[in-house]
Amino acid sequence: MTSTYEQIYAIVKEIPWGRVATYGQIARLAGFPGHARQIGYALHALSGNHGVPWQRVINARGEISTRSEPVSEERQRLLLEREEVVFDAKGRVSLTVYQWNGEP
DNA sequence: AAACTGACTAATA
DNA sequence: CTATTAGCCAGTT
Repeated sequence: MTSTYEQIYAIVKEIPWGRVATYGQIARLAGFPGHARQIGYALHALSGNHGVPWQRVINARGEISTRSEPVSEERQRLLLEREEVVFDAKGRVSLTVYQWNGEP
């Protein structure tokens, strides 16, 4: 597992509290521009591994990506709300405000 | 080995 | 803002 996945996890761990990042952004920071899909794939592989704030990773729309089980979706939203991240009526967050800058 | 699938993005209309 | 199209790669079947 010491390869692309580790890189992705490392970047996700770098996301500060109360911030969110998109798949494409993480892919870029990890050094894989355009491989956004692999990010989601790697996160799905975690499947319950703690230590990686996967909840802070959302799609470019600022929404939570629906996967096979919508139940996890709500858990992610709860975790984000717990970090002072506000969702609008459509269940989307203001990327303009909460998107992580990468590293200022 | 070839084909399918999938937590997606960026560009265009 | 939404809808549509094409592109990307690793893991499964």
